[in-house]
Amino acid sequence: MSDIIPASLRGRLSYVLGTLHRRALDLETEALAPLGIGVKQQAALDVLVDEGPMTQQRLGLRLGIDRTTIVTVVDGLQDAGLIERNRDPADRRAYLIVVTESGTAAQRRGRRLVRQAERELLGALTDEEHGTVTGLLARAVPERTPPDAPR
Amino acid sequence: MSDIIPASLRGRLSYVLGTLHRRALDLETEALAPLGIGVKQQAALDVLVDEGPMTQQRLGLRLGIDRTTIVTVVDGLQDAGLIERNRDPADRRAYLIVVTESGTAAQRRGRRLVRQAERELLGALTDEEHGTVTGLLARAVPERTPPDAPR
DNA sequence: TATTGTTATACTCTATAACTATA
DNA sequence: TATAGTTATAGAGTATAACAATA
Repeated sequence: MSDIIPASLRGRLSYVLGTLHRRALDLETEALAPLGIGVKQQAALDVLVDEGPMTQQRLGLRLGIDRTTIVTVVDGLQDAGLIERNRDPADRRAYLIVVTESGTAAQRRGRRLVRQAERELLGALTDEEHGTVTGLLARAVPERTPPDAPR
Repeated sequence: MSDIIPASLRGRLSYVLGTLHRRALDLETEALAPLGIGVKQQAALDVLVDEGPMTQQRLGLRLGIDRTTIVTVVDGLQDAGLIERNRDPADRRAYLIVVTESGTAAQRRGRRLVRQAERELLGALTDEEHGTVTGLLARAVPERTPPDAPR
């Protein structure tokens, strides 16, 4: 049984952002399924390819993900053969996460698939509007991750 | 320890939407705290004031909230004296949720507080940009709640 | 037999606490 | 003593299953 969305909620940012966020996660997750990775894992690959090898904890910090949560993310990437955990010679407590060759290929493919999912998410908008909304939202996000920022 | 957000994530919709959604919830929750109600409860008041008394289940459907979850939302409103549960004479299984006088006052005040929180959320944007992004996002949200739509 | 409201339960996601191995 | 990674555990949020009252 479907239902028209209440007018008062269509203007409420927490509601609209929540709805679109959930839908974005669904669409991107579905898009990435062929690669066997999730949204957070694609994000991890993106950061690693952009910025080079780093420790698990640093990666988590870059993604705004707790160090206990990043473990599973990296586990999945390792199981899929997309990254390797190399002991850091300078600090044998830490791993350096290194993207493998197939990891690099997966990152490129995943990036494309995510972009398609995003186009679908904003399918009701023109390409120009898509760019406008993405740009404005990016500007609204704080420059830096809050010091305590979990998730 | 703060950290600049990775460029690859600033353009990723699931990331940007998620970040802003969490922040919107935090700001709106804080803004509504003086009223002793949460974001979902303000949304419930909005719908009830706009559309008049309805059953709990119908209210949940309007909000995209499961009928087992709406119970707590309505409980809170009732405890705060903002709504009353009246048995529906036409169907004694159901309640008609009716907004009280102080509920109507709270709704008006809450609506104002939420708008302030939204302005703060998009503080980096001009008023015009604020309107643009809100309008575009509202258009990107599906017209109707999906038939199965939980949450 | 089906439906409204309710409770108990389970599941997902993520953080806190505690452990190990290094530093 | 402090830190990287890990595991076990707990908490928030929300769904599924089952029940009483009513249709």
